[in-house]
Amino acid sequence: MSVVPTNPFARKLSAFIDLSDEELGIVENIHQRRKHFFAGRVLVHEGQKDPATYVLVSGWAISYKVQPNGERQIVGIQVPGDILGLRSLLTKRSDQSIEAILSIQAAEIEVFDLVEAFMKTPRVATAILCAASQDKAIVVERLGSIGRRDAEVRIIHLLLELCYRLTSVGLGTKAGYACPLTQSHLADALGMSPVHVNRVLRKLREARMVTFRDGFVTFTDHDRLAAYSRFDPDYMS
Amino acid sequence: MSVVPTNPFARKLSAFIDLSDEELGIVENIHQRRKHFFAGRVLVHEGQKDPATYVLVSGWAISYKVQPNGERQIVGIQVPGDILGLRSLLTKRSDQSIEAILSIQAAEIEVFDLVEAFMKTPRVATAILCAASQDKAIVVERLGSIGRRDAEVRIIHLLLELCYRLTSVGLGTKAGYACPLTQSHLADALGMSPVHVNRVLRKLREARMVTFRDGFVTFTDHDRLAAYSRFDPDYMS
DNA sequence: CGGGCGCTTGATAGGCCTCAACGTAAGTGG
DNA sequence: CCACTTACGTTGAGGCCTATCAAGCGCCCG
Repeated sequence: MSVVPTNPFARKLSAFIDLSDEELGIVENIHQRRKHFFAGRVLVHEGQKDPATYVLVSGWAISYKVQPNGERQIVGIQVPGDILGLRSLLTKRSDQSIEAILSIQAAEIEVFDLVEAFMKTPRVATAILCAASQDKAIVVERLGSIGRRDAEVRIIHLLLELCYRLTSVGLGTKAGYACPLTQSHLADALGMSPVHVNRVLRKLREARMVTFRDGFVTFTDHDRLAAYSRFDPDYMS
Repeated sequence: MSVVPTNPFARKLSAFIDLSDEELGIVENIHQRRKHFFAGRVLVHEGQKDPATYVLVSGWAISYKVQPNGERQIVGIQVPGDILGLRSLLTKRSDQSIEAILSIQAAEIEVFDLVEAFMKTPRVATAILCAASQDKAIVVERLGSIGRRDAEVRIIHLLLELCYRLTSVGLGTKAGYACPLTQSHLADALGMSPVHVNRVLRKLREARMVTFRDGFVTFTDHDRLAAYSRFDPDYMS
């Protein structure tokens, strides 16, 4: 294995498949065209035609759908190294909106570069497909969470999942991580009301399990919490 | 456009991309090795290594995950023409179980054939990726459903979604379709209790909106129901 | 300094769950 | 051919989890 890349995207792909320096170079080339977006900016609108696809370099983003009744369901939380809007490369039309949570940097992916990378290096292609596959696994896991777990476990699992994902790109440890999400974001991601999220968070804090506050998530005892909530990160690998 | 294929898989792919006779032949070749499974048979177990991938030829199947607390979350309902366990071609390990609902016929896909088909005909490859993409869109939609809609609309949407999917492979019309699911299946798919599913179904039946009974789903007025529940099948295309 | 946003907390209500009992139909074995 | 079993569907009673409404606090920013 070569040196661990600092670039989160390369780092994430390396976790799936051990890439050579040359292959890492190709990955690097994929995101030349960096763009900057301010916090709150909507990169892609639901229903938009031919939206761009990006790799998130720094900052967080969320993808969501707005229901007819006006409520919002967050269907994905993206952290550095994640791909934004991969699906729309195929469909030519986005079925969800993507919004920057923080001020972010994103690298636009051109279909051409991607296809070329696929041709040249099947290993990189496979790694990207793995990333897409992991993406789906995360959605499926969330589906199970919302459908069959109570509010407390739902929140714990989401916080642990983010811990796992951030750690894999070097932005977190078992002790915790910086998290720009608001309680309302959690509510929209987990199918709950913001008020109830607040209550559960308070309970978790008072029970000395997790603290979600001031932009930081802090685990008192990560492993005990994982055992208590029966969290198993296997679905992501 | 050539003649509409009777084969549900070919028919489904044709809906995404208009395939030539030659390409349809290749699709046909993919599923030579037909297998038969009795109702209730579990084709793939959660955690199983190197599980097979199939195309469902006839009958229905469900994929699900069992939560630590013993409850079951159905994450996918497969009808003829759908692919079973595509993800595990990449991951080498299934993160969900797949079970036959009816006595089914399934064609095993060999990685080799698939790769070959991809090489020979990028159009077929694209169509299959579209199918995978549709699959994800369906999960995302269900996530929104469970998270942000009440029981009644949740059930209606699922029944309408199945109507749409079955119609696209020639197994249903706007009037209704044969449906082997039990009320418990609906409950496990929608994150509800079987008892509550029963009550909501009764209400829908008495309101003359949908009838779910004796293995058949019957819509009194499909379009009115779609409008009432604000169902929009766009996410599947 | 007003206003917006996020967080907090209390009171109240309701949707859905759980428990439990019973009906019905189909399959099994003697 | 009938007792027995099993699976699915139906219905009622009671209660919990979570939503909703409402009000107040602190902070940042124009």
